[in-house]
Amino acid sequence: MAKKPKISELTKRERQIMEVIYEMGSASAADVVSRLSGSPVNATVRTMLGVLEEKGYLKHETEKGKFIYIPTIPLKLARKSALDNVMDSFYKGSEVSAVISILKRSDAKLTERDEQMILELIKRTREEGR
Amino acid sequence: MAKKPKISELTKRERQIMEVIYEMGSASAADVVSRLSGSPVNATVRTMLGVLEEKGYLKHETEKGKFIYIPTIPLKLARKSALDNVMDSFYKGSEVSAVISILKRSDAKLTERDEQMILELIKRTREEGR
DNA sequence: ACCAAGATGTTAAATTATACACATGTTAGC
DNA sequence: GCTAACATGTGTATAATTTAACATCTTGGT
Repeated sequence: MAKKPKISELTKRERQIMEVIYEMGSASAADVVSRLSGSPVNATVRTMLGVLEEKGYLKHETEKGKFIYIPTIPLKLARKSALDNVMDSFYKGSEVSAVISILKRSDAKLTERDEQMILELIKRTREEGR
Repeated sequence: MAKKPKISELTKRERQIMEVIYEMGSASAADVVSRLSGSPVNATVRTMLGVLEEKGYLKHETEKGKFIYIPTIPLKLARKSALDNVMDSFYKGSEVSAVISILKRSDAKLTERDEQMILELIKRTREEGR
């Protein structure tokens, strides 16, 4: 196997950059600069994009002379990695607390379908634990 | 107000150390060393404990000449801070995905009471969103 | 009161991350 | 084909993080 997607092992800036690219799907150096706080200079961002590529988190395609960076790790896995990390570190054995905390977030909007899925999952989880 | 508990602003090692202390509740330098991967030397850990104390994340009590470090930020807030960070970075607008991902974790064991709480919360969330 | 074992505080050094300048390369319009 | 505008690659400076050495202090047993 190659290397594990361990978002938590990135540095602050590197993580910030990855977040931007995940949010946009793919991005050029200029895109990243424009969306990054602390307005780092273009060359700086490019340096880190290069590093991230070396580390295996990004790949790039050339499009009209521009580099378009794309995550090598699908959003789904990156999410899981980030979430797992927090769960293991701070919510070990307290999954419920985490779920509750998330549901309490003001921006958590559930559709009826979401509700169904969660209920279904809870049911299954409880059955297994029997 | 003092400073916000921003776990995400800590460096890797600092975060690691905080995690250990949260897990143990409180810890001496030696405790931290023994639980830390990469086996850093005792003096190193103490330096960082000092830094963390300066930054306001830890306080210490002296017990028989030993320093016992205790988090200044209650676990509850630290959790929220860590979780919020991941949610904002990777699950913006996808709270449901996060909840589902957590419930799918093999170690998520729900009691009947947990289930009730979650159901109640879902109900309330949906009513507000109406 | 003294000493060995173990803990701390301080300071300096190595390592790593971040930032940028400058030379070079590419695109699109003329 | 030439050029202005914009991208990249590379090398180097600066700042932050991490490590460790060394002197000093505390505890507990004698």
